[in-house]
Amino acid sequence: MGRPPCCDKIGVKKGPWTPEEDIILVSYIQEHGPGNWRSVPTNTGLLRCSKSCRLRWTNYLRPGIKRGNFTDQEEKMIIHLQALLGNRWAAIASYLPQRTDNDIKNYWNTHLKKKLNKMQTNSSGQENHHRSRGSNSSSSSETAMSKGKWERRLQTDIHMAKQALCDALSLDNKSIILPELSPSVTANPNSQIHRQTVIPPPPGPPPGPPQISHSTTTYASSAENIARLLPNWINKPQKSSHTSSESIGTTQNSVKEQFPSPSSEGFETSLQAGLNNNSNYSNNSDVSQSISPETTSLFQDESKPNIENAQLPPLCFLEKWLLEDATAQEHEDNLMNLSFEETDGLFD
DNA sequence: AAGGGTACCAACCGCCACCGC
DNA sequence: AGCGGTGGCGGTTGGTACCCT
Repeated sequence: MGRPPCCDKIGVKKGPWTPEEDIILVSYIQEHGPGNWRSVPTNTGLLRCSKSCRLRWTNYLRPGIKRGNFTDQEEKMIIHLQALLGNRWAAIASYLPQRTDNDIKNYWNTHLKKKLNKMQTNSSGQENHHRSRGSNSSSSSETAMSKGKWERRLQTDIHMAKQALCDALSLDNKSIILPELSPSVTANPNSQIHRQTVIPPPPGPPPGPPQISHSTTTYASSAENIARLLPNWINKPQKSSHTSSESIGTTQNSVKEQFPSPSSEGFETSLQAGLNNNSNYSNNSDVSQSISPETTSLFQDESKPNIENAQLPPLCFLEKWLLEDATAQEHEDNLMNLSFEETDGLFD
């Protein structure tokens, strides 16, 4: 018999978080910083398990989370990265600094998977149209054909990405941590490979201010709500050196000042900044300068990429490729044509 | 206006890797 | 080296909002 789940304990509350609970959690993290989740319920009196606290923080309360309204660029990036990495949402999320793995996973499951299926179906329908004349070939075989076609494209994408990675790595293979792109992964993106693989994050600006764009729920839990509920969350005056309790507020302030762009532009800005910084990740010092050192130290064990600690990640080439991919409409890049030539309706 | 169906997303669950003892 | 604790991850579920008839 294994260890019982922590949430099975009697008296552990489940379900949606209340504003009060959020405030308690945020206050505690402001004071102690994230981490040591085991002690959070004990020290805060929250009737939540440590996992729930961690999840709540990393997915919703953590500063710099952008929510809702995935841009086309983000969509494409997710699609490519999913093809490349499989359902490794945390790894994918590391390339979308403002998004959580949960958010990306949800978006994939609710939007992108359907889009791709639809596209696949359409493609299949077209092939049916072409093939069905004078032919009674089974639909399954036709589906298989279109699927094969799609998979070939996918494989082409993956192959090109791998090639790009190889090129990049051959150019600079020192101090590089290879993302796992083993044949087994590329052959079967959904195959389980060992967790917690270090996928270095791309360059880019720090997480921007929380973007609330679609809150339809009664309590759209977010940092913004916390900001309303907890004045110190945002409005703490910036101090040069103090306890971590100010860090969250200063982070938000400084980030807001640094990146005041609206949410719709946030990602493009981030991407562009990332691209501009491609040649030298240390350029992120510009970004990190906007974040007080105590802030970065406070959040250094965040699940999201630590900008300050980002040592020239090896995937800048990949990211550049993805970015080029995003601008392929202008340049009529062959890669995009390969990947999306029949997906015009996909990103409408 | 009401009821049913669907879409979306926050949260939970179980597994697994890492780390300290 | 082995073991247990902890945190991270991906899959799944349950609840709510929205849409359609």
